[in-house]
Amino acid sequence: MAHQTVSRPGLPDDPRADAAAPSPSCPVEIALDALRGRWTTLVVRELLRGDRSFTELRTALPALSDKVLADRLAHLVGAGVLVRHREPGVPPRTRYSLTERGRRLGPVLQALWDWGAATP
Amino acid sequence: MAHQTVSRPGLPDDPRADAAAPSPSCPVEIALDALRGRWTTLVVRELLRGDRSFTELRTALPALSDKVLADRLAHLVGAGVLVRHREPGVPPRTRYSLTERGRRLGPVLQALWDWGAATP
DNA sequence: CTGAATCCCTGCCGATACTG
DNA sequence: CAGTATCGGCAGGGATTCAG
Repeated sequence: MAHQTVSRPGLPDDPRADAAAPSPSCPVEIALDALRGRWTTLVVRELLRGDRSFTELRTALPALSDKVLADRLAHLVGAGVLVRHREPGVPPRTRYSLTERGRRLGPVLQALWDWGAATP
Repeated sequence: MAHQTVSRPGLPDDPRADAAAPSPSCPVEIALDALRGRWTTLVVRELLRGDRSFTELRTALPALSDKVLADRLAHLVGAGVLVRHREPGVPPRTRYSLTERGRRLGPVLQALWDWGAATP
């Protein structure tokens, strides 16, 4: 429940909104942590357009190294943003696709986009 | 203009949405850069509640060191999120307050909060 | 094809001490 | 009161190499 009665305009009526120090249980930090790291939002963007294989992601983001791509994918899986589907056989195939939670990042990225695109 | 006709569902119809590599001109990166760094969102939260002096911010966030607080404030000023008002005299007084742009971070933080608070 | 292992380099952040 | 100066530890990210 993120939207109870709000007693302070513009801020959630939740004890976590009063944290005096960074905390992993703060929803804002959870979200920023999911998006943390170079290339992360670009990987999410690719997957918002449809599921992709490892190689398809490399092709879409040529300047992204294998290691960092694997890091980002593992991180996003851990954050519950996407899932990895291994299809058995040789050569191995793997597909990545967004979870429902991952798809809900769409509006979040839109909010970030709108803020960054607005003229100062 | 961030909201022309959208030809791809959920994504802006803007060339910057197709970037093949991280770019400082991408609106999403502009926004994430403004919020980048530990403590940054907590400083913004304090200022969303009203303008503050350096010492008031230290009091509200006791575990935050002087150096990092000064770093964060300078960074947020550079990002156009807040402004510093120096009041001449001894002892020196300085007040920090959000710009209009900074106030518009409210909905952005709300979107991040809602995503992070949602059950997976 | 899809990664994991390793190395190195850079930048962040915290602690401490000092100044107009 | 409101910062700056300096230093050190550690994690992020890139290049390269190797493996299932």
